[in-house]
Amino acid sequence: MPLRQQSLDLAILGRLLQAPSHGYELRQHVNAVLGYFHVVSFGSLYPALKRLSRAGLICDCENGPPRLMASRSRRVYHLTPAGQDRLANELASVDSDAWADDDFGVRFSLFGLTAPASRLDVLVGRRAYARERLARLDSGMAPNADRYATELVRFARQMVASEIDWLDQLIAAEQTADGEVLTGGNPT
Amino acid sequence: MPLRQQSLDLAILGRLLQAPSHGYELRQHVNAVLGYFHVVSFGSLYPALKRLSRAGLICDCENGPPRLMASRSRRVYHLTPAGQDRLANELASVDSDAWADDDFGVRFSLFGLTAPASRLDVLVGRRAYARERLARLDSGMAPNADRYATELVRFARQMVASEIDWLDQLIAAEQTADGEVLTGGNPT
DNA sequence: GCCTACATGTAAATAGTTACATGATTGA
DNA sequence: TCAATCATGTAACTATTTACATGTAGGC
Repeated sequence: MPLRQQSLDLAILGRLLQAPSHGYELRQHVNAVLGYFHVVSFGSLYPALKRLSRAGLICDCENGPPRLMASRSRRVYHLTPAGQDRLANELASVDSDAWADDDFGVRFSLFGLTAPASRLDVLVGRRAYARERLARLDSGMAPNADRYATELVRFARQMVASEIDWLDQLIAAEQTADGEVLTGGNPT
Repeated sequence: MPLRQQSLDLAILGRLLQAPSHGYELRQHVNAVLGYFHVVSFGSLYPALKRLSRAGLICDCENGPPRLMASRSRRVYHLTPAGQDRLANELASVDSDAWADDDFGVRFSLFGLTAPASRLDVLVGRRAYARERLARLDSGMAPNADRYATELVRFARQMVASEIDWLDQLIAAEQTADGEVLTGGNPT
């Protein structure tokens, strides 16, 4: 389960706003936070950094002009003003992509930079999406399926149901105390 | 999260042994059983059927020789003897791919066609894999991560832990009553 | 006879991994 | 100075999506 370009861009921009960083470290951070959902390889990360750099959204021009390609020492990127604008726009525009599997994890990890109303939109959208998946799991199963296929669907159903529970709690928390989140109690 | 070629092939062969079928139906079945893990599109499925057909593993020659490409009516495939051999070999050869995310769902859905010892290998391998993920989630987190990033990792941790519990039960069931599986009680 | 759902197929465009090559830094 | 790890980068390979084109069967 790779992380598609657009989502990777968002993750990079978001992280760089929190802290200027270089590719290697960026990858460690993204894989630590999103590793359950996606894995980012260098083969996608470095080209992405170049692309964003050429687009003027990020820059490694801490001291003087951007270095030429030759050097292989650390290249610390930070957001340009254009990059900050882009990030703000992306985070504010919540459409159905925002709760799809590719984007949701990235979006959620950047909730700290996201307006409360947008956070709620993403969570509610994600919950509706998860409920659809649940309905599909309940209805799509052939009645003559074998034991193991049935068990697999049951497990999937349980996973999706758990996520819905989690989203319920998050939504409730967002709605009551603006910005407060789960207490972190162990749900086992 | 697509389903990579090799795994798709396995899913197709396995399903065709259970019941001869045509592409459209095959896709419905695979998406019903594995839909939580992967989605199969026509753009991958039909080329895969052609490939397997050319390789002599499946055939739509119910009556007479294989139809020419022109017709767009149902094309019911079944396994050839070579396809049955291939499937049996695949299911018997359990390596680390068998419990990776791409393969595990497919493998599990075909446990009905798999030898008990191989089933156990897959489940135990998967559990070890899940435990590694859990360890990575526990250790990889930067201490200064923000609230939402932390919450996301906590959720991921919980999901992986749930899967480990599930695998524990399945492994216990496989070990005691050879071939018996979960009672299906509702774990909510 | 027409509409809808069923059913098959292809091609262009793109994305992403893998494997490799290379350089920098640090500590023993 | 050597090894290990940190760090960046590229290119070939291959898969996969998307959008399209088309045909078929059944109900009304």
